[in-house]
Amino acid sequence: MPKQVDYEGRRRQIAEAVCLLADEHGPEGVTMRDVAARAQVSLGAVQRCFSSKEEMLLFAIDHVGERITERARARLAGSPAQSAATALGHAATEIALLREENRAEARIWLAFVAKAAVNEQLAAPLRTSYASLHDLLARLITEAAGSAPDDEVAAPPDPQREARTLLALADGLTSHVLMGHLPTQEAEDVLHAHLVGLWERLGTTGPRHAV
Amino acid sequence: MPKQVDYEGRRRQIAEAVCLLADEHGPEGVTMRDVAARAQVSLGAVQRCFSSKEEMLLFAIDHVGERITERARARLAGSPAQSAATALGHAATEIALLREENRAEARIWLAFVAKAAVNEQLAAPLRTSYASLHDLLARLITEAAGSAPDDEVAAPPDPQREARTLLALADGLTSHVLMGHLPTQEAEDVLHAHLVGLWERLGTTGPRHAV
DNA sequence: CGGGAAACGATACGGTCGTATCGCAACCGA
DNA sequence: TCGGTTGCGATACGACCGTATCGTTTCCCG
Repeated sequence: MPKQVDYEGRRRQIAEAVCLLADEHGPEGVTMRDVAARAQVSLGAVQRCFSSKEEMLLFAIDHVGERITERARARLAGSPAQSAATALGHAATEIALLREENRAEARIWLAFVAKAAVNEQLAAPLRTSYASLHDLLARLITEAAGSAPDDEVAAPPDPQREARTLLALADGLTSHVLMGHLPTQEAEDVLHAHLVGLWERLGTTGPRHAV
Repeated sequence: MPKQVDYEGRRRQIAEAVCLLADEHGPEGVTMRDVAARAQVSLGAVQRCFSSKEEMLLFAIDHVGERITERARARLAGSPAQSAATALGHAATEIALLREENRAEARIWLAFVAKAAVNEQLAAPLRTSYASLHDLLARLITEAAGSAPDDEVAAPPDPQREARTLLALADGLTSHVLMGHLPTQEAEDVLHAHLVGLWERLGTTGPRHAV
C-alpha cells in the first residue's frame, strides 16, 4: 500500500493560502504557484489536492462561508442569557464584517460575490451561505417579536422581509466600508440605527443594555 | 500637420466595449484584444487611446458611474410635479439597478466595486460616484422631510444617515439579486417596505399615489 | 523485508496576456 | 504638390498562466 496523507487537512491549509492571496490581489490574482508557495507545499501537491483551479476556488469560498456563518452562530451561543434583540444585534454586526480584524474576510467575500455574478458555478455555494444567514436572522427576528408585550404584536412586520433587509443592508455597508466610501464608525451607526428602528417595529424595547 | 481623429469619441466607444465584456466575463476577463475586436478597432488603436490597460479600465468605470448618476437625475427631472417622497422612491429604485434592463450595468458596477476593494486607483472614481449618489438621496430626504406637517417634524431623523442606509440597502439588494439569492420581485418589495418606513419616520404620508 | 502503489516536486508545454516595435498609408500645411 | 508628422495595424516579444509529464522517493502491507 502506498503512502497516505491527510488530504482534507491539506485542502484546508491550501484554502487558507487562497484566502490570504485573494485578500491581497483579488481572486483573479491568485495563481497556483503563489498558492503553493504561501501554503508551503509544492505546485504538484496543490494539483493533487484539486483537479483544477476552479475546484480549488470553490472549496475556498465554501471554507470562508462556513467560517463566517459559524462565527455568527458562535457569537450567539456565547451570550445566550441576553434577549433575542441583543442576539440579533450581535449577529448583524458579525455578519456585516465591519470590524478591522474581519476586513480580510470581507474583501474575500466581496470578491467572490462579484465573481459569482458572472460564474454560476461559484454562485451556488454562495447562495447556500446566504440562505443560512437569512434563516439565522429570520429566526432571531421572529423570536424577538415573540418576546414583545402581547398588546404590541398587533401588526408584526414580516420577519422574512426584515431579515432580507438586514442582510442586504449589512452587505451594502460592508462594501461601502471596503471601498472607503464610509468610515467604519458611520457604517456601525447606520446599522445600529436600523436595528433600533427594527426593534421599535417589533414592539420590543430593544436590548436591555446598550449595544 | 498630421491626421486628426476624434479621440474622445473613440475612448467612449472603447469604454462601451469594455462594459460589454466586463458584463460577460468580469473585468478581469477583459483583454485588450477582445476590447479592440468588440469596439471594431485594431489593438493598436486601443493602445493609442490609453497608455495602459489600467487607464482604460479607469476611464470605463468613470463612464459607467456618470451614466448611472445621470440616469437617476434624469428620472427625477422627468417627474418634477410629484412630491419629494415620490422622487425619492424613483431615485432609489433607479440606483438599485433592479430592473432587468439594468442587469448588465449592475454586474459591471459590482465587478468594479470588488476590484476597488483591492486597488486604490480604482476606488477613487467609485467614491466620487457614491458621494454624488449620496448627495442626491440626502437632498431628496431633506426635501421630503421639509414637506411634512409642522407638528410632525419634532424629531426628524438624520437625513445623512437615512441616505447612507438607503444607498447601502440598494447596493446590497442589487448584489443579492445578481447572485440569485433574491428574485427581483422580493428585492423590490424589500426596498419598497423600507421606503414606507422611511416616509413614516419623516412624518410624511408617502407619495400621493402608489409607487 | 521487499515490491509496488502512491506521493512528490522539478520541469516541460501550449496558450494568452500586456506591451513594444516597425513599415506603410493617410493627411494637413507650406 | 509635396514633405513630414501622425495614425494605423500587423507582428514580435517576454512574461506568466494552468496543466501535463516523468523520474525519483517514500512508505504501507503482504
